[in-house]
Amino acid sequence: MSRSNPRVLSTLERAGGFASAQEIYRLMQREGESIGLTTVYRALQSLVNDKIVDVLRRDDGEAIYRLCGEAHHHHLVCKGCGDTVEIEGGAIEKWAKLMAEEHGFRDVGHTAEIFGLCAKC
Amino acid sequence: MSRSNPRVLSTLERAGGFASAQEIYRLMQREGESIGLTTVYRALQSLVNDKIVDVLRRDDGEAIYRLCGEAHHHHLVCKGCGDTVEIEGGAIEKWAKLMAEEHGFRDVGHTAEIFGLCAKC
DNA sequence: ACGGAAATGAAAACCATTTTCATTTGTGCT
DNA sequence: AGCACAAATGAAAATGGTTTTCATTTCCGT
Repeated sequence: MSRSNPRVLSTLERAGGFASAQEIYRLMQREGESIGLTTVYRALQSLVNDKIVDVLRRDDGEAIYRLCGEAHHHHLVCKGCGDTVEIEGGAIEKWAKLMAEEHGFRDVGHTAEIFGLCAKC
Repeated sequence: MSRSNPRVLSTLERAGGFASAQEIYRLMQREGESIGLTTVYRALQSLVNDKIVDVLRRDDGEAIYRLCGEAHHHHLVCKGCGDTVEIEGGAIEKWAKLMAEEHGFRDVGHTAEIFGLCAKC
């Protein structure tokens, strides 16, 4: 039953452990790999089932897959040029955990992004 | 330009201040209101622009709209029942400001959400 | 009443994702 | 090797939420 295609997994890794199904598909195409979009989706679902990757939602509703255990980071995005900086969020992790405890939530994840204008814009 | 249709807003209120565009549309239909789906979407977009409602994403990718208090806050959302708690994010404000300074960003805003399973689920 | 701008909604377009189904590939068995 | 059957594959179609198009209607100011 394990449809966890190793090529898909390795592409996700190469993408920085963070990408959408369509992005992975396009990346593999560009690299000359022969694979169908359907297979990419199935492989990703399988990886999610096996808890090898996490799935989140982007603001536009597209699903993004992330390698589990990957030290996760947050983004600082420039509204002007779209430039993105990956940042640490130790404070966020603590805050999320605290808030979850306070309200009796378990199994929590979180998202956090900062956006503004970078020095150049 | 304000397309914030008051009927849509009041339906969202009646729905508990928390519903998807499709749900609002179906609700209005059931109540005999004459309105098009397109108009519901446009009204919701407008309300989001005017910062009268917040938009989040359900796990299935559907957008859900939620009346929002005027004070800046964050959300703790239950993946099971969709229950939402508004929480304070003092730590986040500081973190965002610090990160922005460190990377020379100005005019920054941020988003942060925590999701998990509530005590009941 | 007249004219232009804004609002409306039906239908079509969009796009990520899922399903269907016919075909190919892999595996175990003799 | 040959065979049978399960699993994997992917093209194409279906799905479903959201957005766009565009012709029509409603509003407002003059």
